[in-house]
Order: sequence, then C-alpha cells, then structure tokens
Amino acid sequence: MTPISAMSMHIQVPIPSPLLNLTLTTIFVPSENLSKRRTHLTIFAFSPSHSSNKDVWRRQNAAQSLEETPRKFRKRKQNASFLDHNVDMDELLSSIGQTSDEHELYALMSPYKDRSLSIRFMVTLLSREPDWQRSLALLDWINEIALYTPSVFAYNVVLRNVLRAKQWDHAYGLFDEMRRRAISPDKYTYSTLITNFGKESLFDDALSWLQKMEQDHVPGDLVLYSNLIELSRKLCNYSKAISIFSRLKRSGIAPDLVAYNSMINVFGKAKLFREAKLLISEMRSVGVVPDTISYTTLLTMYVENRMFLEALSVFSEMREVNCLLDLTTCNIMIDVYGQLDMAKEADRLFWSMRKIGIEQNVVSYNTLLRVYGDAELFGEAIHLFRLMQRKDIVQNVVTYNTMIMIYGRTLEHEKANNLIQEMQSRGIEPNMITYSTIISIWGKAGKLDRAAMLFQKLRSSGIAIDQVLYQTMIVAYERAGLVAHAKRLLHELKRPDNIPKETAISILAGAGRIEEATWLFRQAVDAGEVKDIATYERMIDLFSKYRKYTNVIEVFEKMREAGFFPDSDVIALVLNSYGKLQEFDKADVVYKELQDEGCVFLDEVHFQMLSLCGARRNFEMVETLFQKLLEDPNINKKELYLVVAGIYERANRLNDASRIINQMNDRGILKS
DNA sequence: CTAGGGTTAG
Repeated sequence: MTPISAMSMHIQVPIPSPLLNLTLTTIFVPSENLSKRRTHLTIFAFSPSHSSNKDVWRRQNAAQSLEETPRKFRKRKQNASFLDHNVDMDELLSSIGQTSDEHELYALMSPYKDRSLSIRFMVTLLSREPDWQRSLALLDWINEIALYTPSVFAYNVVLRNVLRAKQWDHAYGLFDEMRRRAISPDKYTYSTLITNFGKESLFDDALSWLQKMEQDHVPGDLVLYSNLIELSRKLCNYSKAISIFSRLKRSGIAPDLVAYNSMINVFGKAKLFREAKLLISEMRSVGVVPDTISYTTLLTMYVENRMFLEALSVFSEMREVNCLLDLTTCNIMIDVYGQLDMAKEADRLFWSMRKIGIEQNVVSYNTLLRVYGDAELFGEAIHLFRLMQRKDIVQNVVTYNTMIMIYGRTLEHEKANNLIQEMQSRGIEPNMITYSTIISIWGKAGKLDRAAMLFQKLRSSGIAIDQVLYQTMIVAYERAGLVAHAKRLLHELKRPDNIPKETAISILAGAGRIEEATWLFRQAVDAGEVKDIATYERMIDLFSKYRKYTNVIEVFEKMREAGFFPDSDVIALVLNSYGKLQEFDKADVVYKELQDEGCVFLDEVHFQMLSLCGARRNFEMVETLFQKLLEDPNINKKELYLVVAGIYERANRLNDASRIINQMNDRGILKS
C-alpha cells in the first residue's frame, strides 16, 4: 500500500528561511476569515442562560459586534417561517429565557397549548435554546402537547445541550427515550455522543456508543471517521488514527479541512514530522486551503518537540501565504520566542497584539509570565501578575502555578505558600501540578517534613495521585538522602491505594523495578484495568531495556488484543525482540500486517526490518525491501543507502556494499 | 437547523 504522504511526492515543499527579525507591522495580515465568519453567525442573540456555554456567548458577542446585525435581524423577524399562528418566536424565546425552573416554563408555555404549533416552529424553538434544562423541558412539553413525535433532530439538539453540560445520565436517558419512541438515532446522534464522551476522557462510554452505532448499521461518513480519529488521538493511539485515515482515503472519501487538521496533529504526536508537513502540501494539491488551525497545529508539533527554528519557519510561511494570525498563533509564538531565549521578541509580540486587533487572553498572560520567569525577569513577572488583577484578566490555576514556580526559582517559598492561600481564597482550587510544584519547592528549601505532610494529606484525601506528584515526593526524599523513605514509597506502590494501578506500574517501570512492575501489570491486565496505551509502551520499554524479549512480545500481544496499535518506538522494539528470539517470520508478518492496516512508521522501523533480513542472511529479502523503500518518497534516501551498505558490510559482502555506495553516488544522493 | 480540528503550568 502507498503511504499517505507518498501521494504528494511531486509537490515541492517550500523551505522557509528562519525568521529572526520580526516587526509587528509585518505580522498582521488583514484576513478574509473575518467576513467569512459573519455568514456563519446566528443572528439572534440569546439571553444569557445560567449554564451558558462558550457557543452561546460567542454568538451573543458576535451578534453585538456586527454592524449589519440589526438589519438582518429585522429581515429574519419578518420571515414567515418564524411566525406560527401569531406566535412570535423571538418574543417567546426571550420570555422563556427569563424562566428559572421547569414549572415557570410550563406556566409560560401553557397559553400556547391550544395553538397546534407546527413541527417546524417547535423544532426551531428547540434548536435555538442552548440551556440544557430548558431544552429538556421544551422537549417534554412538545411530547406532552404535540400531535407528533419530536424528530431525531429535536432529540439531537437536546442531547447536544445535555452533553455540553456533562449531564451523562440525562444523555443515556434521552437515548433510551428515543429507543422507546422508535426514533432511530442517526449519525448526528452518535457523533454527538461519541465526541462528547471522548472529550471528557470517558473512552469506555465513547467506544460503547461506537459499538451501538455499528449495531444500528449507521454508515460511517467523513465526520464519523474524523470522530474516530479524534478518539484514537485522545487515547494516544496515533498509529490507529493513521490507520483510520488511510482506510478513509482508500474508501474514496476525500478528507476536508477539519480532517486534515486533525491528521496534522496526529502525525505530529506520532513524531512523523515530515508526514505532517507534507499534509500541508497535499491539502493545497487537492484544493483544501490550509488555514490558521492547520499552521498552528504544525507550530505546536515543532514546539512540543523543541524544534523552535522549524516553528519560526512555519510562522514565516504563514505570513508568506497570507494566513490569518490569530490569538492562538500569537500565544504559541510568544512561547516560541521565549523558548529561543528571545524574551524581548516575546514581550514585543505580546504588547503589540492589541494594536493588530487581537486582545490578549489568560493564556497569553500565562505564557508571558513563564517567559519572564525563564528569562529571570522576576520583577516583570510579578508586575505582570498584579497587572492582570488590576485589569480584571481572569486568572486561573495555570497563572498561579506559574507564579508559584517563579517564587520557587527565587527561593521565596513563603511567598509561594501565600499564593496557594490566595488562590484558594479566590476560589481557584490547587491541582496536582500546584502540589508537585510546592512539594518540590519545599524539598529544595529543606522543609521536607512539610512536603511529606502535604503528600500524606493528599493520599488520605482520596484524590487520585498522579505519576509526577508521586515521583516528586520520591525525588524529594532522595535529594535529602532519605533513601529508605523513597524506597518505602516505591514499595507501597505494589499495593496502590489512592494511586491508579496504571500510574503505579508506570512509576515502578520508570524506577527499573522490573519484578514489581511486571506483577502489577499482569494483575491489571487480568482485571481489564489497562486502558492507557502508555502503560503497554512503558512495559515494552522496560522489558526491552532488560533484554527480556519474550516479555516484550507478551506485552505486545496483549496490547494488540486490546485493540491498540503500536507506534514507531514500540514496533522497533518488537521487531528487535523477534530478531533476538530468531522469530524472523513473525517479525515479517507484524511489519507487513501493520502497514497493510495503513500505519505509517518512522524510517528507523524500516531500517530495522532491513537489518533483520540481513541478520538472517536473507539478501534476497534485503534487496526486495530496499527496492520498495527506494520508491517510497518519504524515506530518507541517503540513510537508506548507508543502512543497506552497512548490512552488506557486516555480512562481509563487500562487493555488494560498494555496489550500493556507487549507486548512491551515481544518483547524486551525497551531493543533495 | 443538529456531529469533527489549534495555544499556557509540575
């Protein structure tokens, strides 16, 4: 099969020059996006609801900010479809917007009971109600008085509201109700369910909805596939996401902008940087114009992997192609400049945002705070922190954690403590990151008793302790020379209380406690408690490090049984293990099988497979694979030649080795 | 008319 990115091989990737000298007048590119957005806006402003979500406010704010709104508003109001038996929907909506409970709503609606409102009116009314409780009440009301059953659409809208409000039980209830009333859930229903549960990391629920969808024979379309890709992405199963994307393309579905953007993210997370970048070219070649999100996703990929110069290149490419630079782009770039020790540039970008019409948000402030901290501009950081409070910028737990960290660096642990008090008094709850930061600070300040006390308090409080926090405490003990305490903590992981088993496995594996980790891992697998692909990856890593190749394969098989796809690192270790166990055929099967499923791997995986063929002296296979890889535009050709030459050299077939090298030279590979 | 994508802290 052809790797995805192979399809765009004929496209020249522009090589942007690093952009180091940036002035803000050049950043702003007037965009068409703004006018494009206007057409998508709902023109009616909702009255604020008590469970107002993002969309409601966005719509409301947008409606207020548009000059043409009043005209359109009037125009729509005159539209007959919004009037039904002399009932003015806007009036009705605004009056039910004031209601605070179900009874009030019913009372308000009762005069309409005899007007036999049309299904269209009801559904429109429902679709414009963003509050989950009111939309549920409206649905009940329709059920009660209407002569017809509410449509799937009506249910979908209510379901969406209920899910946005994280009312999972109500969601299940609505679904059952649909079944009882013989309303078939459609692709919107399932998409809504799958993504909303997936968003909250309720993967078991999300997957069970997927199963139900399949049982219902709801055919998959682009959005559904995108949802599955997103689900795999959230489960950190990037290989699987890539495999779904390949399947999607092979089945003739053309990915759209959103699907491509998802995949740029996936390739980035799988560290397939070349493939991610190539998607941008591929998009252009199929007429899907990459947007701000495409580019910021790419930016994020480079930032996450500390490839800051590449990020700068992407930023400069964005400007070359007149891509809109928005709030998120600026926030990412403030971070990039900071990471490149260009605090001055970060500062300049931050303070010029308003001039180009972008209002800084809490993320902008938090990022600049960290940049100041990294640059040891502590005075500036404190000043900015207080400025946020004066300017009424909402501060969040990240703001406080960043400041606490800064006080940690200036060794002012009392001030750090005060900040924890301050945040709690302002209703911002400390989280795992706050605790591990302060434990680490106390550890360094020699206040180990205090750190241990907090840790103990957290453990007995019943909150699930995460891996970093646990490790922070272990490190704090070790730093203080209290090795016995550190060991005791590790030992206690064998019987985790408030620590999830997977966290415990991960810590034990990281500490090289192979027996304990193995024991706990087997227990967790048998109990069906291993949900995280990282746990499998951790164990494979551990076993590989200790040359326990049979165990590597054992974990790999369990991982496959559980439906996980291995990433490049795992597959390389697995191929290596098969090689050590002289199970070459099995290696070959796994390698081929995964590629047939559409997985894309790093070059190293292919090179490893070549080496395996060489190790068993199957030179025919070496040549076949070599030729196949030569045709793959994604493989680094120079490295490929060198790897193959090396294989022949090690096998003492010097003629072949020099044949390969000559071929490489003849084709001018070295020069490039 | 209802479903999918990007940014901050240990």
